[in-house]
Amino acid sequence: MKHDAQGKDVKLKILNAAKKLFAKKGFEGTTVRQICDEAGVALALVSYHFGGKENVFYALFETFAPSFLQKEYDLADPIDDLKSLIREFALFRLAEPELINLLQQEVMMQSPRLEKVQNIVYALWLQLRAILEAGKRQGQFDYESLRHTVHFVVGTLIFTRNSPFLDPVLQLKEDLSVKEDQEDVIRYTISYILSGLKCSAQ
Amino acid sequence: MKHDAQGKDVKLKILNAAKKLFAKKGFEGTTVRQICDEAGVALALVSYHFGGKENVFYALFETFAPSFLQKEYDLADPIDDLKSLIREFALFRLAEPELINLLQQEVMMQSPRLEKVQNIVYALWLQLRAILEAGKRQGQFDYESLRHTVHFVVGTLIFTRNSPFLDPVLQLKEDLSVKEDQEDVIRYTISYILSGLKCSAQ
DNA sequence: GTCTATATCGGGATAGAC
DNA sequence: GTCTATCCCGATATAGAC
Repeated sequence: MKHDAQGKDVKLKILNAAKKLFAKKGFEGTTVRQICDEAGVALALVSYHFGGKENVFYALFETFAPSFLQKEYDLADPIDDLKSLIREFALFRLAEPELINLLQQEVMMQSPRLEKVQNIVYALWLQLRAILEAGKRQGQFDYESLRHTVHFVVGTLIFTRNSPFLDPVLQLKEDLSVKEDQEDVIRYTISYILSGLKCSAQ
Repeated sequence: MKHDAQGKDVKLKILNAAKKLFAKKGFEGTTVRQICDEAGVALALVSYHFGGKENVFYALFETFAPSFLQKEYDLADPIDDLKSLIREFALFRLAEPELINLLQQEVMMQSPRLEKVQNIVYALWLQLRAILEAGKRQGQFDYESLRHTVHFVVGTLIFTRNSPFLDPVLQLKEDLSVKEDQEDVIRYTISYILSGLKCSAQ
């Protein structure tokens, strides 16, 4: 029975290797050979199990972001809705930073692959839009342009702090091995965004 | 003399084509053939004039972002400094959205090319960090974590609104051909960020 | 300086042994 | 199901004519 389960194991090893490499070097910048080396399996297995590099990409999201963003917001309390949305996104980002990174890359270059995947996150952003509109209508948020405000909030949320590219700027003296408290990150994010929306009642 | 100047013309045509395509499809996702087709010149001219695709990338930044971010901030008035910095970045982003888009892609995937180019924008972010620290010291900004705050502000700034990827979310009814007033965009951005920093005296 | 034709390399996918 | 060896295509870069 160890033999029977081996297929699943290999598929997962490939997915994890691909997740890591795609996030780091991009979809096009990653070769199937690199993926298989990283996973410690033979070159042919990507085609055998997934039917090509492209399908590994899709499988990544199906596997690691299956139940992402089911939540519905009734807009009765936009402030609370927004807090929930920020939390939901932040938790996913903390859990799957590579996936967010990859998604962000694809979004920036409007890749053809995005189409089959964008609904994962578009649903969330539609909710964000609705929350912002409701909050303004009810006088809890204050902003001039819906369009720019959506961009600001999405920018704040999506710009993953896990990317080390700002490290040279920040010259972190803190010990990074100490895992940061998720709740702190969420609290900072909520505070920045709600203040940015001139929301007094936080 | 038309002949003598033609070299410059071709180089510029290649650079503009590359800027457009790199921003849209990424460095690796763009082929030299596509660049030359878009520019309307022969395939060989990229190698002839630039010595390869990679050097076209570097020439892009040398050509279109030469005097970016010369400004020095003395930190005497952090609020004013931050406003200036936001304006400076926003103007560049409005002038060269493709370049920001490309830079953002490279940053996300930590491309090896980034090294020769990152100083262009790292200088700005170091200034941002200094301004944020000074502003907190002087009691004008209020935040808990410098690290996250830098990320928030950079995220807000860099997430270019020119990328059409949020259009389906925003279902823009506004006529996009009407050029938006730069000053409005800058004003919105300053307002969001300064509020996010709990800066009362805007 | 610019073009066409081609050499060379590398990547994805597959054939076939085990 | 997994491996090695190979095919085939497409991409960069170059050679050489004009």
